Amino acid sequence: MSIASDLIRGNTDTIILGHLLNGDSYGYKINKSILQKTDGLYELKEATLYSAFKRLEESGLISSYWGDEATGARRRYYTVTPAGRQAYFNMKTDWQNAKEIIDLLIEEDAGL
Amino acid sequence: MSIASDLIRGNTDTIILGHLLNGDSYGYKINKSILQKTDGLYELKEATLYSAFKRLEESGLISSYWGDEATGARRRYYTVTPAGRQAYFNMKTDWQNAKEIIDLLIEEDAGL
DNA sequence: CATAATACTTCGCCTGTCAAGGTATATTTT
DNA sequence: AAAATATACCTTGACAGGCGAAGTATTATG
Repeated sequence: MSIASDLIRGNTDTIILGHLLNGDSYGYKINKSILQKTDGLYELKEATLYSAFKRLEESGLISSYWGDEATGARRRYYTVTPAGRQAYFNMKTDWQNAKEIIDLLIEEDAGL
Repeated sequence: MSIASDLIRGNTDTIILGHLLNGDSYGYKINKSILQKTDGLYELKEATLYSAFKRLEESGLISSYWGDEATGARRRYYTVTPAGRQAYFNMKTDWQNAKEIIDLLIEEDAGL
């Protein structure tokens, strides 16, 4: 029971921003956290995740820096910018609205 | 207050099938009906609508026939096939599941 | 008679997802 | 010690769906 690409689409950015609002984090961890939250039902594909980071950073919604771990693989941490914070709340509202409209339109018993 | 393309994506087929389950209809009318249902907030773009018809017909979920109106522009009517009916219910379930997961994941207060 | 409304179609662009492949380090298993 | 697994990141190219734009044709309206 996964989510079709076309249904998740448009929500990855919001998901990532939402995660980062809890504090800076990095790709691998965010994805594991998603897995955990969904009880193993869902995780972002790596390519999707990293292309989302790139997109978000290019549009100024997040910024990044390299962690200084003494050991283990290097990690690139991300922070939400003020613009990103604002964008997150807008995206959430968009999602709430979209959900309502889609729910209304999907129903087979038209009020028509 | 429209819906972003990426949020509607993956739901157009379901919306169309849902509409057609009320009885055969045609593109223009379905779109007007969507406009009405949403109080003018939303309608599918023509190109989106007609490419969805094509996709749905090619995958055997709907079939079409020309109306025999004596007057006015010709209309191509669509019918949901049994496979289409089944697909509709599956899509609706997928949507319900996706909604829950997305709702869970976009929240900023991680249970993490 | 011009404009709008009805009705459908096609082309090509854009964007986001993803499969596949690659790099590098640390830990655990055999 | 070698192999396998886990951690961690990155890139490329393909694919699919939404959509802007443009076109065709008929009927109604002002």
